[in-house]
Amino acid sequence: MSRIDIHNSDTPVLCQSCEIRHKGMCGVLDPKQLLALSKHTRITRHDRGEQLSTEDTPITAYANVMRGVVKLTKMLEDGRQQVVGLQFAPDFMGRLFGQDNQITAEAASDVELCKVPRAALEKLIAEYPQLEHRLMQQVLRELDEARDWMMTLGRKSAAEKVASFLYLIATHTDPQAHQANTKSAEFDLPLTRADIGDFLGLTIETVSRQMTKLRIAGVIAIVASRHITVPDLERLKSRCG
Amino acid sequence: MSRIDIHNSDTPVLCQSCEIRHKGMCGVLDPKQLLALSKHTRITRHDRGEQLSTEDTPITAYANVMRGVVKLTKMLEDGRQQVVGLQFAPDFMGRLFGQDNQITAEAASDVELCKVPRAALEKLIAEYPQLEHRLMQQVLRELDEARDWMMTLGRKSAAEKVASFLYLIATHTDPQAHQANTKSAEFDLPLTRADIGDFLGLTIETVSRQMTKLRIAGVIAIVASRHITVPDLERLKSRCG
DNA sequence: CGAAGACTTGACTTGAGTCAAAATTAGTGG
DNA sequence: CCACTAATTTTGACTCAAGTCAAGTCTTCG
Repeated sequence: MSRIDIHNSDTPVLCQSCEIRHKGMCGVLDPKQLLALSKHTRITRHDRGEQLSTEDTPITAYANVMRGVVKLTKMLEDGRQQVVGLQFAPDFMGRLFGQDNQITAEAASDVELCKVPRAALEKLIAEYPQLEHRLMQQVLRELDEARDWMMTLGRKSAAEKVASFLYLIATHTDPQAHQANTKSAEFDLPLTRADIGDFLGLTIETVSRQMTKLRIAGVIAIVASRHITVPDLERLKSRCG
Repeated sequence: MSRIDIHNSDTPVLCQSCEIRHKGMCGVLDPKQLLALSKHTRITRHDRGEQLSTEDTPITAYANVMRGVVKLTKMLEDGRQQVVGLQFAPDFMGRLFGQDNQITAEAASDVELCKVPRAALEKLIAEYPQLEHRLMQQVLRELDEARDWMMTLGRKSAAEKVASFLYLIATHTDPQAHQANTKSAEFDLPLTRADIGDFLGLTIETVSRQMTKLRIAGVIAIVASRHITVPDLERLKSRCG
């Protein structure tokens, strides 16, 4: 009835075609639990630029990122903006157990989400501690990343910030670049120059100028303004401060 | 035998005198669990400036902050430093489930810790999901705080950064300032100007100048260089950007 | 094809950093 | 308790990295 085999044919139809199932939070669920959860999930598609959740909105659903990149931002009253996180597949989205999230989520590229109503997920978490453990691991990783980024924001020069951003994107979106033995990378930037500026605490103009400098130095090639190649990742890394 | 009454006389002697027991992670433990855990805990005292854990050191113990303030820092190869977090009582310390923490912890004031060996705590977490849930809540709060701070680091002016820092300390260390109806606050800064600079991504000199400006504007009074009073917290808050 | 948005480049300004020195505070031993 | 030293903090003069303002170019897409 509940054999713990994730390749079991009991796997819900909706989940069988899910490419990130084993990597995301669903990886810890057995077919029975997956089935219970999948009764409530719904896959949604969103165009680039679409608002996925807003500050001060009560949280009614969580989601897994299945494809694309989501940017998390905060804003001051006067309009100054800061990107506080990027979520790639198979990241979990949404402030667990929070009243409101104090954060805006927006599709940075075209995005596919697997949405779960808040109550359904929290029920499963309460019943199955392994799931909370899996989510804990992701939250801890996000905290590590946030702290790395605090270092970048507080102490690096504009040149180092831009290099750090490109290195981050290269290692998160070019699947090849993950392997230790890969030297080069090629990728599309999921963010506009304005977003990159908001991520790095810089202006559009400064981001643009620093990208130009990296291009002239041969560290990167700008194939198209959003399409970048990095011939030598180590060389880029050495410019991250 | 195991009545769930935290005022029960079964409470271990070590824990009976612990002021933060109900607020920290131990608040979710019943006397039996508290007893099991307390067999492994040890209270340690540390002077200001003492290194509590180092980058790249394998994590062998976790701890609860019982008194004082701990600062968490990261450093680049060339010595540039960034404070990435402050832990106040009754915060939990240590990167759960991590191999090494990539972070240095240092006593910012004289500090009292309640240390738990890694294995003992992880065993209890595995046996008792409520504990992991309680720790999850803290990690989520730390992530919220880290993201708030990213906004401060990336988008605020030096004046706003210093005001934000003072507001943070006022609301975290002056017990009076927590209540909604309190207007004023008085506190000792747990950090030197150099540490404040490392927290805010500023130099010592800029921190000092901005503090002087706030003093001249009457927003704060500098009783002694480390002892501050804030006559009107709302006025300070309005300068946080 | 034309218009709107995204990106780059240049000239100039400014906020925060750097360097230097003085003033204040904290720590130590006699 | 005081004197002396070391560390921390403040203040000032000057510099420079990044921001601002303004054109101009390149993309995208109806």
